Amino acid sequence: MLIPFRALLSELSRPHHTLLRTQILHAFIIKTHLSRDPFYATRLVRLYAINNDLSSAHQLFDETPQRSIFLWNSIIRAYAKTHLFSDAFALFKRMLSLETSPDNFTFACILRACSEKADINGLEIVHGLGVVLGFGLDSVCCSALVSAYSKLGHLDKASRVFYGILEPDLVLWNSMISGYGCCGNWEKGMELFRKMRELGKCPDSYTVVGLSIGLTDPTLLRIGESVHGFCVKCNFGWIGHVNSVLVNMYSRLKCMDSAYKLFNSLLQPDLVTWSALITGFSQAEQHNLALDFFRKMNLEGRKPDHVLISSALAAAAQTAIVRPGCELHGYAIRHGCHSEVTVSSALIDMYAKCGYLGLGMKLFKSMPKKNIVSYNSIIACLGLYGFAAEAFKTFEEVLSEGIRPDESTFAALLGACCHSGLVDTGREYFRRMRDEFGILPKNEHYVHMVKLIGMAGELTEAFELVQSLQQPADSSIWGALLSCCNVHENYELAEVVAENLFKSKQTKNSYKVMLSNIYASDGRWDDVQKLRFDAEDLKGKIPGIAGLIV
DNA sequence: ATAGGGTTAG
Repeated sequence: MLIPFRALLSELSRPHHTLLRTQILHAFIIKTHLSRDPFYATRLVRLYAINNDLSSAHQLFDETPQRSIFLWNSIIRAYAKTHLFSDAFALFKRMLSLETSPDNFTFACILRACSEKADINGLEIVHGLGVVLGFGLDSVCCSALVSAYSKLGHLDKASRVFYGILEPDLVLWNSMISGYGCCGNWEKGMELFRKMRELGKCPDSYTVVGLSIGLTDPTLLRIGESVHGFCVKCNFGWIGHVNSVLVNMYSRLKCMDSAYKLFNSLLQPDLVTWSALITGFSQAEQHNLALDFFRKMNLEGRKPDHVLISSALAAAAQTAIVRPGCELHGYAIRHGCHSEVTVSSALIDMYAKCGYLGLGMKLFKSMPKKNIVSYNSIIACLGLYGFAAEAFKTFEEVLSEGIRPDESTFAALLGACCHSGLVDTGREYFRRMRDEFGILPKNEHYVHMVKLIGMAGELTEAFELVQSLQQPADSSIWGALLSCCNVHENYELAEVVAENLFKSKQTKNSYKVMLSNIYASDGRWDDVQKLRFDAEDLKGKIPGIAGLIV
């Protein structure tokens, strides 16, 4: 039987098909002998990849005699997307030895794979190869390079690529802006944003997403609001991910009022937006509200996925009461996602934070497949309980399993050192993180290091560490240093720290809160008065402020 | 004639 040619073509161009439909289409194509045509093979490879049937995709690839560059790229992308990096790289190498040479899109796929497996060496090698093959100034290749370098924290290399391009296209601008964003350098991102508009480039929704991810500090609320305003002005509200990104931004900026207001204005918030709101409430210490919203979502008939269940579990963990978490555990089992790695890791974390480290350990041991996320949660929990030695042992296990530790692993290890006051061990892990594993320290790591060094009484050293940062330190780092000054009653340094902060152009309300805490504990009420921040204005934006107003 | 793909969120 032959189905009409046009019908087949239109079926193939539909973006989604179930696996069964894909197989039926495949069968038809074999019958019509069209499967030897790389065009049809490419379509099918894509459909198989969407349905996670990579072996069928690969088989089809092998059986296609004439492989176009499209076909090569599709199969490489399919492997990279599923994080089967070694297969993707093997194909790339095979390609280099054959007559079909890679194009800019091939490079984009491979570069992204390098950044996702946190392989800076591989990234540099592929970069070099790309330049040799003539893609050094290609915008597709360069935007992939810019994002890959910035995701691994190498802003210098990313910007070198970016500024080497005379007339960047929109995607390239966006890549650099979000690159600055994900490295926490929001000021540079804003500067670029202004420059791009001066040049008459019209920003799109990716641009504002890139801008907003850099806003992580509550002192930057005003800037966040202006980003939101820009979205409204440009009418980006109908673009799905923009709303979830903004809810997430307000949550990070500790302004749950605005997050909720925005959420509430949406007709049909998607799962990501629900989860951004729930996580936001939980991180703003409103754990019960977070759990209420999880229930509300269920009542509205929305079906939470495993990420959402994990967010709810994180909220349950914060309550430090085991019952809600237990209920969620049952819920996860009923919905068949308790063995999802994100869920089991969240469960481990929840049980441990609610006082049942044993239960968490048991769960961990029973996990059939452990990945770095599950290891990270168990290491963090051991550290939290003061079992530093066990945390370190688990880290050795990670290494012997051949799993690559990530930045959270080291944050957990440094946290373990903090809890047990192991200054030298902490320094050693900090060093190994960079030298051995090529992971550049982020805010979180500096917070731990500052705490570790500062709490040991080495206030000057901690101060020097903060000053030596390439990026402007955010308030969590300064906060850590201020609390160390507080503990060691070094009010002189506390004021120097504060002064340094006030020199920066940002609004500094949260810094004032910290400083006034210190003044207050010293009984210097006049100085508290002198700070003269508008307490009412801060209500609900900075946790802990309510206590200070009273 | 058609086709792949670079920047984004929980």
